[in-house]
Amino acid sequence: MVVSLDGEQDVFGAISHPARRQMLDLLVEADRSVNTIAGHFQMSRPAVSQHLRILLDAGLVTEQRHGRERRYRLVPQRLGPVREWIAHYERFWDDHLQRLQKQLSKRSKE
Amino acid sequence: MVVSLDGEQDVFGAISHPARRQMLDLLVEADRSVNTIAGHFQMSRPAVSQHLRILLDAGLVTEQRHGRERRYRLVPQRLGPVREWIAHYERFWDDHLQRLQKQLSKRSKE
DNA sequence: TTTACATGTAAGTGTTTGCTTACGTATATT
DNA sequence: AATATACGTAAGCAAACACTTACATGTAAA
Repeated sequence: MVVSLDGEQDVFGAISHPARRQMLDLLVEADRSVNTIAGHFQMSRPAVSQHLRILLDAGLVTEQRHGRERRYRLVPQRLGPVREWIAHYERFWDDHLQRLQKQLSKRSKE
Repeated sequence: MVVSLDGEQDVFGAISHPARRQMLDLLVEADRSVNTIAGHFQMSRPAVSQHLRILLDAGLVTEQRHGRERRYRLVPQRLGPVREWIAHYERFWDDHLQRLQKQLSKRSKE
């Protein structure tokens, strides 16, 4: 993972670890506390905290304090850079081609 | 970057480095030799080779030998895992919401 | 007001990255 | 045949990663 100059915001680096992607996936369903999240992993709780910190630094999640627990919340808009980058390749997707093909075949039938 | 058990195929790790993303972007336009690619970067040519090796291991590019040069070719389908993962979040995109809103306002006008 | 709980942070460690320079190898050119 | 070109690979190294255990802090419960 390449740390950017401000030491933050590296979304691509943040999602490069499968555990962190899985954490984001968990947070799609609902905000969750660290312990709840940690329950889904085998690594130690501090390790989970550290991963969450990376997600936080990347802006992919936010923290809410609720009493003595902290709930993490997904910030899906921060996945924008990934989505935009991948969109450059849209013309290559199979279903895009299929859509084109369908349109073409439809046109040829008309 | 987390190396999978077979030591390969880690697409998310492969695209986590900005230089590697830029290399893929270059290869969208055309197949290119290592030197051509290296011309776009400040790092040494061997460093570029090493990045290309990572892309190759991830299946994101292929090699073609042409005389004494090797041309690298994009394999865009291998970006599928990224696209699929990001698609899980589609409901959160602004334009998705905008599309929904448009539909709703259209419906309310009818 | 002790005690338990939820969590972050520090320190330590082995492993992996990302880069460099030096060198090896195959193909073209002269 | 000798040389130049286009690469890959090896070795070395500083920095970053990913994890662990131990500890600090703040809040809730007894």
